[in-house]
Amino acid sequence: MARFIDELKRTHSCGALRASDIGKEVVLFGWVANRRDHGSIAFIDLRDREGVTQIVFDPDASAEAHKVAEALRGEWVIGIRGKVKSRGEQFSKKENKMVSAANPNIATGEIEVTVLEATVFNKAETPPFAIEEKSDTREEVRLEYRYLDLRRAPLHRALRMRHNVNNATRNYLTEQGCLEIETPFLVKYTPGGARNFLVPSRLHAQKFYALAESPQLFKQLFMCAGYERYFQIVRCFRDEDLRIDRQPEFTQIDIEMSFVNQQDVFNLVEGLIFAIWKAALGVDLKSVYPDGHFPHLDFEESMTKYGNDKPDLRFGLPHVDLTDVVIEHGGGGIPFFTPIAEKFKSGAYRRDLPSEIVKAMVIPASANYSRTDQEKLEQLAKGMGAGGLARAKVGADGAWTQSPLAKSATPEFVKAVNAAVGAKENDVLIFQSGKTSLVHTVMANLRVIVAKKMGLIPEVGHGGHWNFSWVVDPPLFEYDDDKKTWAAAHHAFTRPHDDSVPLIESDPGKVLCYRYDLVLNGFEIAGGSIRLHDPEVQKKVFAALGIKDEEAQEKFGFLLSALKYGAPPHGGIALGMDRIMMLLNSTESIRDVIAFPKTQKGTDLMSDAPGTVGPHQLAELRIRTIGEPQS
RNA sequence: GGGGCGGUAGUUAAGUUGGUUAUAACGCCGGCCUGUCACGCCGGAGGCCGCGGGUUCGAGUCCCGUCCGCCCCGCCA
Repeated sequence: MARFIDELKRTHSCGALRASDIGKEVVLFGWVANRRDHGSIAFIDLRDREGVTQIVFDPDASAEAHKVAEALRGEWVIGIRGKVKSRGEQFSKKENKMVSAANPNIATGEIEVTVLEATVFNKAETPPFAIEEKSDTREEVRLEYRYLDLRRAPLHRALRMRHNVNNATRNYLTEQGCLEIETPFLVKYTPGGARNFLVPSRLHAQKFYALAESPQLFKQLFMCAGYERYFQIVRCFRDEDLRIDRQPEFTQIDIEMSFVNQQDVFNLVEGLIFAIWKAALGVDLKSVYPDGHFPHLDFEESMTKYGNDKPDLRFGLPHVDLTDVVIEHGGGGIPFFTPIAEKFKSGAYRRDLPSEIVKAMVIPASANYSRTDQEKLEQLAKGMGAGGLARAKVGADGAWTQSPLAKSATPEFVKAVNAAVGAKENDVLIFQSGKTSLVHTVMANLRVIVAKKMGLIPEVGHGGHWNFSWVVDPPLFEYDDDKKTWAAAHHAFTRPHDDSVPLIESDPGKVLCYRYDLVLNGFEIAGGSIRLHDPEVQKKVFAALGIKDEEAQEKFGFLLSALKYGAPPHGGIALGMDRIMMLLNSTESIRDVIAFPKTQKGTDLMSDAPGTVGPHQLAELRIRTIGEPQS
């Protein structure tokens, strides 16, 4: 029968005690966060998940406990019994007078606990880095000792907030009539879309499962089966390269609903987001969105003005498409614009399928962009695949200076461009021309880089700067310039606008659809669509995509069959839980809100996954590997 | 697959045109200290300079290769 734990039960957490508890005898368990040993008297900051309490080892109170204190070191796990005391006034030798010993920086700062009895549950080696609020230790080291990093308060806060968000999500969606139903992780591999992780089947030699990249098909089957409203907080797997907001396994809040249109989905998700923000931060988004709705942004407008479909709308700096101006001026005398103008004029490029474009952005005079800054910008652009970064400074009379463009550009072209972009004196214009997707990518990134440098991106916080937007009405098809064919921009089961249906055959590029993304501060935090449940329209879409019946059957057979047996109109959405948590916590990456994240190469530095397996396991799976394992 | 940045003590960093024994702070260990809370003071230990090769009388520093981490492009409907 151990004295502590068996007899002495924990009475309070290390974050609980207040002035009102003074005089109480308490039992605290926790980790030694810090020690300040003055020889006779010793102070320990005792930490548990709720907070920190100062405990005092005073030989006058207990000589035995004080003896224990002498040996204590950081991260030892201890239990103490003691008496809560006011910090009150204490004599300070340093200041040679009575001063308040209260610590206003911590919640328990008004009190301390004088230790009467202490036990060491476990000693600890000195950790490789300090367990502190703000760690400057590099992530590589923290990931190797993730179990120690997880002790730090920011991680505790993030994971607790995640729990609260999960809770709020389940409560809200349950209230909205959604049923949480699980779907399989081990699914059949289907080509196309994200690369799947493959899982060899032991019972079926040479066959593989795929880890589900999303429950997409299954949730649609729930609708066909009449469950009407479904949700799931679900792990998804994609074997693609990682980014600051992408991990190979990630969590989404997956939702599907029957008998709804796009606005119905928006209404539900807006309510969910409000509930999440309330639960996570105590923020009422009504103060930002009084009518409870987020603004809509047309997909095409988003691409034109910001170069992507997930713009950060906390600042301006829009792009201006100059393709028409360039065509009109036959290139404006600028050598690398001229070929584009000629290709469009000759019909080699069609204006409605712009495979190449010209875009500009104004860096305002107030940014004080030096030549060095511009050169840095050019290096960044080159790193993204740009050939270079044409730029010009606008003089008093509108003439371009400090630019190779100045010599060759015709005065009429300069005038037209200045008018198009709204250039003012000392503004710097930057240009990109070439392949549409590349121009968009480069310019979208430059827009953010310039905004950061200009300090235009406000801190998010309780006061707002949460800039949500629904990006709506994208085209159903994308033109694949290399293959000269149309491809599904999203997936082949998105419902086109009714007035677009006749265009599927005649003018696929003009077909708009009910697909939508929810964007927050430059991140896509949700995406979904109203699904195509009409077999006739579905046939037309497959035809436009050049997908033959057999191929459709092979890829989506069971869904197509299910749709034939009475499918309700339905649609849904999936919210990126990790990205939402990242934004709520204002962290740099989703790794900071995932308990055990992977590195950019998809490894786990702590467990050393992925690992090799022995010949016996491979034989059992009837798998033979080739080459040497990488590292 | 491509571009960029980084790796020096447990941690974070400095390290000059290549030149004696590679610095500092924090942490750690020991000593002193009864009111600290980034406690203070004194002393001490601690290094495969990511790894391998090369150039050189001499390499943390220059060259080549390689591994690891981060950011971006491609990729991710």
